[in-house]
This record gives sequence, structure tokens and C-alpha cells, in this order.
Amino acid sequence: MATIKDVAKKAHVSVATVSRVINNKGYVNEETKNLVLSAINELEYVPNELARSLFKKQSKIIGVIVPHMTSYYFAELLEIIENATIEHDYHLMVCNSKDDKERESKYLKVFHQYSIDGIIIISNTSRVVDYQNLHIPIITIDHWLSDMIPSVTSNNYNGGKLAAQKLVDSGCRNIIHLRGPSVLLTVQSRSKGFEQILKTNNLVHKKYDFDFKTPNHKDIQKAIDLNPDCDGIFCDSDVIALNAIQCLRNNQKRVPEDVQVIGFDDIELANILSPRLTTVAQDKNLIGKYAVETLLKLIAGETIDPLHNQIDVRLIERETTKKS
Amino acid sequence: MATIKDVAKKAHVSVATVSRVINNKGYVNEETKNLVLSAINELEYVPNELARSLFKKQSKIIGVIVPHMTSYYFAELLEIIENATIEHDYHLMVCNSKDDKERESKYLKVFHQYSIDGIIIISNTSRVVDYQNLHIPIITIDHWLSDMIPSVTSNNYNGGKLAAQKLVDSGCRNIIHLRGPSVLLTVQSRSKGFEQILKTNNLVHKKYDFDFKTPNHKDIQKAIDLNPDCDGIFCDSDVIALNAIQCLRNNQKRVPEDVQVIGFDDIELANILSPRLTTVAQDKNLIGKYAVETLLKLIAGETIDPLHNQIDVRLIERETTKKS
DNA sequence: TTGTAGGCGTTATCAT
DNA sequence: ATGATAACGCCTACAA
Repeated sequence: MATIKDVAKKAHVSVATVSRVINNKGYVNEETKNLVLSAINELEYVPNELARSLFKKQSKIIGVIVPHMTSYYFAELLEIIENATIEHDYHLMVCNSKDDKERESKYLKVFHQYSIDGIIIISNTSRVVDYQNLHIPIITIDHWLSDMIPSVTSNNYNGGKLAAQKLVDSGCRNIIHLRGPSVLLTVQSRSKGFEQILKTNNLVHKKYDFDFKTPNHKDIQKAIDLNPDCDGIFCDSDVIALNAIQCLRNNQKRVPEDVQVIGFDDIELANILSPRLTTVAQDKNLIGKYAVETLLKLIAGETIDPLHNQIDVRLIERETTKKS
Repeated sequence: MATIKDVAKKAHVSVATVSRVINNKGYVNEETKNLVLSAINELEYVPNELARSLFKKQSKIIGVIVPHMTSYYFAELLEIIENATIEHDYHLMVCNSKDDKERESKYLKVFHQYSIDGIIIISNTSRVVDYQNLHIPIITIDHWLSDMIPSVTSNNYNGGKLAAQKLVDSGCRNIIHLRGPSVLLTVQSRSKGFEQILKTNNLVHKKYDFDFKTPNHKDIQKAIDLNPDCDGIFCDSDVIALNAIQCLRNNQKRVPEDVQVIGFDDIELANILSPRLTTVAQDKNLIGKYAVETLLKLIAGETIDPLHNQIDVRLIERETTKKS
């Protein structure tokens, strides 16, 4: 718990000099520098970040608000963000909003209190005003807070198109879409892209909404039972797809022979469980890194262009669809 | 960005008085209190936590070190920890060690710099000295750093026993154990409990080590191929179990008719995918809450008893074992 | 009951 | 090239 004063005393210099050497700023003689350095070593001195932050009004902390952590998609995103953050000598304060506005407001206050330097929002609420009042750089993932607040998202529209095209190409004519919550922009985009392709192929389809992470199994079963002639299913998450496959099995339907299934996300298990899932993969790695790096630019006062970035998705064909 | 001074000025009192009302400390007249309160309201004043922390030498931040976030077990634990932390008006700095000692050391330094109040470690490395030099309260989950550092763990020994007993009771005689990394204490305990029961039943068994989270599918297949007569498998994680079931399917073995399978953890998917997994459930909720609350006691200077707490596990019988 | 003033550990501006 | 010193925003003796 040595302070800068202790170091100064030990090295027989002033605190100003010590400050200069630890920050590599201003002129300082090689000799005295070494003196200071060895004093730092002996005392195992580490600068107090709180004092620093207080003075500089920036904390080297980035706040992240996630709606939950127990879905693979968010967990992986969080991991990538943490990694990128550390690489730039920033640190992460993680907040789980549970999609609750109250909680989110509370966190914003906390961010303010700690002079958080920037915020990454992966939440779904939309307290634009609150955010703007904070005057803290923000970037959102998978969400459009306002025209002025930068965002990064998968190209969900294209994801929907890819899935539809694949289904159509491999012979499906009776298609249903097991969507995520359709209040979400991401879900809406996927839907639009999906419909777009079906429409140009003169196909209609039914759609049902579910939770991404813990879809109600019985409701999925119902949706599938209601469409006995269905030969193709597009699911807005791999977990929904995994569930759907179970339901199809219950109905003695074979995948992909009778019904083809496409998921979304490409979670780890999608490539392990049998049949291995055909899915629209989101480039979480790129999204996470981009979010952090863009936020850092924002913090540094740089301007972002484009303000709203779309990351390519790609269709990974595995065992739940036929070759087309 | 109003400061305590601004509030003082607006309320025509001194900063000391303002400080007293925001901290509910010392004598302060009702009237002046109200004056201050309304000034606070008008200015939307929020105390600067950094300044506070600097003075008090405690930051209301808890640091968590996890080996990774993308396994369901850790993700859920993290979520529970975050929740408990917030409830006590603390906040979470999350650090992903990736089981790398260098990274972990770096984080410890960071914790020091931010005057972190306490640390929760869910990591596997064992830099006991480093930790003790920090003089920051610590609790570990699933790990025994030293006799003196409190810990909380599932009763893995009992988990192993429960699994073995179930397998034996439902008729298995040719059992294998697909373990996690056997360097881990948790894995060792499970192994011991498991062996204990098998031994009293005069059964021998083979065991193989895998990664909990991303076990090598081919190696699991090999282990299973090597034991064609196997009729019971205990897996140290649900993901391993899910993999094993795929491998058994590849070999035209029926679960549970030909081979019974028991997992560990009880992840969400275990209850969704078919066949629904029989598994040893860890009480993550209790573990997470206990960790936070115990750490808070430690921070408050209370003593912990017992220093090393074991949380009960329970066997959840579902569809991958027979009725016994 | 309230106000003054010093200090928490840093940084940065001025002198020297 | 180095050293005083005044902030940063808050808290708490101590005085009044």
C-alpha cells in the first residue's frame, strides 16, 4: 500500500518527479529516473487508480449491460468483450439488467458514480433519454437506441434471406418460422429477409414467437403439430432449433429427410449434438471486438463512420438440411 | 456532474452538512436536511464514488475471476453472483483468467489499484502467495487455495456416490467414468465418492479424462468403443454426457435400455434435449449467494465458520437411467 | 446543530 | 530537470 509519497521519500525526490516517471511524461534525468524506478520496485508501489481516476475524471472502466448471461450467445460476447477490454488496459463492470428498466436505471447511476468511461449495451430496453443525459460514450449491440448512438449488429436481414434461400433451394415448400420475440429489431430484420425470399418464390409461411434462450417446449410442439405438412423450419436461435428437432422426433419426423431445420447463432453445441445443426452463424468475435474498439474511439473523441455497422453472417450447412 | 459543493451552495449550507445528510450521519436539523435534499434533487446530484472510495479506501467493487464464461455452469454462477452483489450495493468487476497465471496476476494488480473490497475466485490456478500478499478478503468457489482461505464447493464426493449408487441400483455392472480434468479437486472428489460405492459393490471401472466444456468428441467415441460391454456411464459434466449419448447412438446403443448415462451440473439443456438427462444437480444458486454473502462478512471483518463449506447436491432422475 | 480545514493519492501548472 | 502546490470530490475531526 505504498503511495507516491513513500516512493518520493525513498528516492529523495519530489512526488512530481515520481509522477513523471510513472507516466513517462515531461523531462526527467536518466539517473533520477533509475533511482525512482528502484524505489518503486522495492516498495512494490502500484499507482492508485482511484486517485488517478478522480483527478482525470475517467476511470478506465467500461460498463456493460446485458439482459442475461446464461445464454451462450451473450456469454461468448461477454468473453470477447472482456478480452478486448483488457487488451486496451480497460476493465469491465458487468451489469445484468434482466431486461428490467428499473435495474437498468440503477446501473446508469452507478456508471455515473464511478466515472465509467464508456458503455456497451446489449440490452433491449430503450431509455434513450436516460442514456443521452449521461453524456457517456455508448455503443449498442443488436439494438438501435437512436440514430445518433452507434451500434453494431449482425446483418440479420441477410441472415433471414440466407436461411430462406437454403430452405427453398433444397426443396421446402411448406415452411414455418419459429421466431424470437418479435418486439426485437433483430427478429424483425430476420423476419423481413426471410419473407422477402419466400415471397419472390411465391411461398407463404406461418410464424410463431418464442424466447431465444428458454423457449417453451410445449408451445413449440404445438406449433409443429399445427403444421403436419411442414417440410422446413427456420429458427431464430439454435436452442429453439434443438427444441424443434426434439418435437419433430416425437412426431416420428426425420430430420432432414422429412423436415429440414435451420438455426441461428451457431452455438458450440450446434456442432456437437446429432444431427449437427445447419445454422446462420453470427460473427460474435468481430461484433465484440468492434464494439470495444469503436467505444474506445468514441472515448478518444474520434468520430465513427458508419455509425451503425452491420456484420456479415454466414450459413453453415451441416446435417439438418439436405444438399441443394 | 454536480458536486457536493454545488449542493452546499444551493442549499446555503456547508459541504459538511451535505455530507451528513447524504450519509445519514451526525446531527442535522430536519429543516436544513430538507433544504439539502431538495437541492440534491434539483441538481440531480449523485455522490462521486471515486472520491468516496479514495477517502474510505474501499470501492464497493467486488472482483471475480473466472476461468471462462462460456460454459453454462460459470455463466449461471456469474449471473447469480452479480445479482447478489447488486443487492448489497456492491458492483462487479469481471475478469476472465482463461486459466492463465499471467492474466490472473495482472488482474490481482488491477484489483489492488482499484481498492477492490473483495475477490471471488472460480479459477483453477493456485497462486496462494500472491493472493495473501494482497490482503484483500477472498473466497473461492470449487477450489481450495489454502486452509485459511474460505471456500464453497458442491459436495462432489457425495455427487460421485449418488451417481454410482444409482447406476448400481439400476443394474449396471460394467461402468465407466468420463471425468473432467483429474487435476481438479472437484473431479478428484467425485472420483473418490464414485469409486467408494463401486468398491463396496465389488465393481471395478475404467475412467477417462476430458474437458468439461468442450470435450473432444472423438476421444469420447474412442473411450466408448473400447468398452463395448459398458452398461453405465457417469459423466463429470452434462456436456460430456450429451456427447457420450451421441457416441452411443453412433454405435446403435439405446439409452437407457442398453447403456445408462448420468451427467453432472444440470444445465438448462439437460432437461430439454431428448432423452432428458439424469444428472447430479449442483445448487449454483446457493453457491453463488453464499459466496457473495460470505465475502461481505469477511469484508465486514466477521469470522467465517465453517471456513470451507460444502453444498449438497442431488440426483435428478430423468430419462437416461432406468427406474431402480 | 453547523462550519472550517486537512487529507485521501494523483496529476498538472507553475516556478525555480 | 526538478520541486511546490493547487486541484479532483469527498469525509471527518475539531471548533464554534
